[in-house]
Amino acid sequence: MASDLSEKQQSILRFLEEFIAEHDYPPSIRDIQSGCDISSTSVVDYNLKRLEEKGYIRRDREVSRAIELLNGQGERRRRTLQVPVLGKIAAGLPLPVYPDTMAPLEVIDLTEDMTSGRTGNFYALRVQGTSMIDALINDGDLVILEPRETADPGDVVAAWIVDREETTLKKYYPEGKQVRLQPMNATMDPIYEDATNVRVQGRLVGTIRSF
Amino acid sequence: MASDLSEKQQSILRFLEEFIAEHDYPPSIRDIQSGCDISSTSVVDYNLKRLEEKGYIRRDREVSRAIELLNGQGERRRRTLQVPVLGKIAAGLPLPVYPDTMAPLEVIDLTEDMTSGRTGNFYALRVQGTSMIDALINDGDLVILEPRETADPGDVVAAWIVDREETTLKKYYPEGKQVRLQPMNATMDPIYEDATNVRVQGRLVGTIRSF
DNA sequence: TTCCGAACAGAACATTTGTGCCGTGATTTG
DNA sequence: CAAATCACGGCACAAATGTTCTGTTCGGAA
Repeated sequence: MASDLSEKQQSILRFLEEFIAEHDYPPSIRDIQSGCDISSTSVVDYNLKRLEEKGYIRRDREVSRAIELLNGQGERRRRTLQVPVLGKIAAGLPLPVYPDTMAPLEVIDLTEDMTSGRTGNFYALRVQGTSMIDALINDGDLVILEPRETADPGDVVAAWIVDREETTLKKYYPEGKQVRLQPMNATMDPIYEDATNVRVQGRLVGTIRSF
Repeated sequence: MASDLSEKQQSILRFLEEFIAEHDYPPSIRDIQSGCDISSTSVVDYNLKRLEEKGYIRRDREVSRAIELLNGQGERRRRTLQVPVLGKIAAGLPLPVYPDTMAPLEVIDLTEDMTSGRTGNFYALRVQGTSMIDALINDGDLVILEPRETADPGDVVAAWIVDREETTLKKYYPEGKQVRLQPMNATMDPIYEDATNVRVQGRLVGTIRSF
């Protein structure tokens, strides 16, 4: 990529990234001029127009420092999602239903690399206990969930098993009146439950563990 | 938190977050004025000064739109680390030593929530195979590593077991001439190796799994 | 009451900053 | 070759924008 850019344009892009990383606000035309050793503001303007045409940046006209970095296909990048940590998850507890207005315990910043590029109304729960070890999820891990009451085959879901009164995290495969729940640990056998005995509470988007 | 802020200051902070999330560049004083229904630019300036004193923002004087959001303790926030994905990790392969100049296969954006606030010269590896299932790490997971050749007791390390010719991810406890390597799965027993048989190759910072 | 400081209002002022215009040289195109 | 296009340089201008200055209001302390 970036082979459709002149050397000066690449230099400007690099400068933009560095400047924004350092200051958290974009540079002015003249900042770019001196930062990239360009002789005139009009040259900077000229190349910024080319970069905008090619989908690497977006500018708001007439607004100072209004340069937004894009990914080269005209899409926004570096967007972070603020995901609220609403509580904890444990085998013996159903996922509580949290009111939208509930104040989160904590908010974590996720990048789209963590959600496979998907966006949605995610929330996070802290795993308590080792009961989900069969899902390769440990005590203290953070699970990212998308609230849902249905799931597509193959989705990893948080499901409440009614008669056992427990929450489990497994791959979801509806099979007629039954549901096959496949542990993520491939060496383990699936369990089968009657469809009426399984309540999907959310779709698992990802898990995070830090040491 | 945020109880040391007046209502107007909280309103300004919220507006700043929304504006930056939407535009990727900060608002001008007058943007804040109209966005928060404030009567005068000087009132905005006044409250921005208070916010700066209290460590919620940082401003560069005389530079337009130069407002950077801080976390309330004067620390930068929302900083993302660009972590290169340098290759893959599998039980039967030692961690290759990657030259600093090597072009990464891919770069992922991480927030500090993913690294427990630590920063460093991290890199990431994609896990191949299920051989690390005992470390609760699955095929396809991403492990974040900090290159190190020594470790403190209790660190989770990537270690090369010389005579077995395999890489393992375990908690590291030096015990005299021996090293106790404790699986992360608490139900599993540790293994003991001669210290000369264990080569620490990196410290595990975190793992990420997305579905 | 008086005093004082926090918070606000309004307007003028000085920079900062994007933009437009005119021109030049190199390269490409017909 | 002539014309068009691209990339650039220099400069002036107008708009955007942060700053400052002078007051005003209001509540609490002395």
